[in-house]
Amino acid sequence: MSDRTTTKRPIADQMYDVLLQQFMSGARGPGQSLNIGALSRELDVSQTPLREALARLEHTGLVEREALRGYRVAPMMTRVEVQQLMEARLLLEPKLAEQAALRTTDEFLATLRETLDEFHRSAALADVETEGFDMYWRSDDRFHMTIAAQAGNPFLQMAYSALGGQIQRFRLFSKFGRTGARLAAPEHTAIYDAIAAGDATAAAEAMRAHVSGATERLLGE
Amino acid sequence: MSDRTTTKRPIADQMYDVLLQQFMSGARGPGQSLNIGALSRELDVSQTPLREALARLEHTGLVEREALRGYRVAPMMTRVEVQQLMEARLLLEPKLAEQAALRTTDEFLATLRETLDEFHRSAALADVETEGFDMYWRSDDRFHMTIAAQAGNPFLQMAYSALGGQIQRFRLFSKFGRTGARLAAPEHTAIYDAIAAGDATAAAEAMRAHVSGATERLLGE
DNA sequence: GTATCGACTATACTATACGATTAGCCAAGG
DNA sequence: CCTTGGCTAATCGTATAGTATAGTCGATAC
Repeated sequence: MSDRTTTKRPIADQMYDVLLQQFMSGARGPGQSLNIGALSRELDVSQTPLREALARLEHTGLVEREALRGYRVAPMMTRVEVQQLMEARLLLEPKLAEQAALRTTDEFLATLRETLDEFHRSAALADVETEGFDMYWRSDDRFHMTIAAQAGNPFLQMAYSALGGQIQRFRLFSKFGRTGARLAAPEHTAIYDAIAAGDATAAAEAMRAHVSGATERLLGE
Repeated sequence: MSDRTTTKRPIADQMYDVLLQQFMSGARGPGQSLNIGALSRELDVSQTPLREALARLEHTGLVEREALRGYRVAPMMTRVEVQQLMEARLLLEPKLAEQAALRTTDEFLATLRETLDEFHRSAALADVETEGFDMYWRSDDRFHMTIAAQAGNPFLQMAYSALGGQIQRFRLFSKFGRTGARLAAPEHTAIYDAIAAGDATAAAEAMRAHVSGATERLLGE
């Protein structure tokens, strides 16, 4: 009778989301060690689902594990790492944007448009409000992920999402400087326009410019 | 108990290796469901480390999980997936080969040379012996991984290893057709030669030719 | 500095319990 | 007869608690 979508979600999955959220938002600082016993008491679940969640979180790069020594939140990024991450993004993201531009649908464009608008709204706040930063990276993430999904190649998407957590570390890194949210907004618009026009080459170029721009704004501080 | 061998390595890590090995070698067939209780009895460990190992194995793509329904070995690849995987590899691997060619060291070249020789030896067997197939994909894997590591960008390497398990599924797919091991051998040599010469452009091109070749040999069957 | 001690913690096993899935069976309806 | 639907029981994933073992790490003593 009641809809079947109300199937209970395993606690391990819930803990995955909770912890991911906390790492993404910076609620648990870089390098902080994660005591499973303490987490168990704090989140009021047993250790079993926590261990499972942490094991799955390892591949996001937001948490690191050392055998017999436990888990810890990934440390702050170095400048070299930021540059290496940019290189990796410069290889993947223009390609993803290019493919997405070739496979646009009305629904996709509508969704992307939504994330774009949300990004603009949050970008205006990210420079002033601390709470706005949360909304900012969330919509930034959604924008890039939506494009990656539309590229239609699950393997490329998989390779990109392997970087997803790292890109979030990149964003958190920028939190402690001045955010470039206001400058990123027009770049997102340019990407959207190129994709909406179905111009694959322009989409790739706009994405390249955006990734370079974001990195240089950060490193230039 | 009476077992005196002080295992320095956590059982969860050992199980990860054991299961990975079994998935890689095809010992557990595509689509086969993995009963944790049965695995526990079969491997003579409790369910705790098994759950942890399986959770970590999920990101390799060799095993899939459905909430409340358990784990299963990833199903056979479709032809479309093979092509999509090739696209992803064509984006990443030439770049990795290019970067590796720019950062060669004596030690790296010696290691790569070893994997190359081993590949040649095993390629000769892979067409005749079934046991040779195991050695074949193992040295193929090592060859590509060694190059990816030498590229010196941990994020690119991360993106590539996110595909690692999928590439293994690709190899297993080929097991049931004729293997192109003999044809792949000279391609590996060409890649090695270009890298050893420090010719980044040629290395990228050789890698591109190899990945295309391997895929087309498989799809052409 | 090195060695040892002890607290803390990761790891592992066992037993137990609950709930969801699934397969098999049976009955009603075509 | 075959299909459809629902009930039941077995199976299995998930979760908890308690306990045991062993490795890590800081502190203390030599």
